Amino acid sequence: MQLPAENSQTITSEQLEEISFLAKSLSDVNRLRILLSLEKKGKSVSVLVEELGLSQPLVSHHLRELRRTLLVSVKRKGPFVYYSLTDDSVVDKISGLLQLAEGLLAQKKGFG
Amino acid sequence: MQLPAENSQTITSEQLEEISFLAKSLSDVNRLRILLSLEKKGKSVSVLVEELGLSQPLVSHHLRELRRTLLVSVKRKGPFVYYSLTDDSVVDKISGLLQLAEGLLAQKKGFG
DNA sequence: TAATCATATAAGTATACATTTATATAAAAC
DNA sequence: GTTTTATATAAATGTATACTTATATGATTA
Repeated sequence: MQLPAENSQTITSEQLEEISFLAKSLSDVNRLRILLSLEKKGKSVSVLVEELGLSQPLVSHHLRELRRTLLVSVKRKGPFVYYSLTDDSVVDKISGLLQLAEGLLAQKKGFG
Repeated sequence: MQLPAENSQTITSEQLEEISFLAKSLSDVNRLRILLSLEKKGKSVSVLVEELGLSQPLVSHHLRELRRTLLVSVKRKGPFVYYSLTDDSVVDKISGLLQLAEGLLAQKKGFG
């Protein structure tokens, strides 16, 4: 496989996989809601279930996905399992994506 | 530049859809390759096909998806159809995701 | 121990999507 | 016009995944 020499910052195919893996994790509304809900403060599964109005197995399912991508970390406390953001900067990335999306939409409206 | 937490509040469900829509578009390796290949300079479909080593229908399919999310813009020039990034900042967002992914992986390695 | 609470997993279903092969459209050349 | 080139779409297929319902695991309390 030959890459164009002009590409200044060569991204390996392994890195491409990492990006797509992470993006896929951010591509579900319920997972985004979970991540944003975990901003600043870790929460137990039951609290997330209550706050988001989702079924407990569905929340657990998405938390499992978020664990796979390392976006959340787990810590057991007695009968409760607390989830928290592994890296708070994920919220900034999400905000960045929103900013981009809104920009694209505004641009579309502007040019009809 | 670090802003107070007030700006990250109140994301509407419509905005959540926009974010997930965009993230889904970034969740495929071949689409990422197309976007990165379009950095700085628009390219025709056939050039993308050649550069990426993908089938022409597959490239067209992914370009269609990227059009749906407004990430690429189209311009016909005779028999050729040129695609270009609607907003160059998408490359920065991709880099940001890579940075996050690598950070998460490094953190995992560090803590076993 | 049993009973209860908190969470995880299994099984089943339905939908979405990446890819291939085949064909259609659209513009240029002949 | 016909043929060739460039791109788009259709059809078919396999796989992934979001969700629900049901059940299992694990910790706490009686």
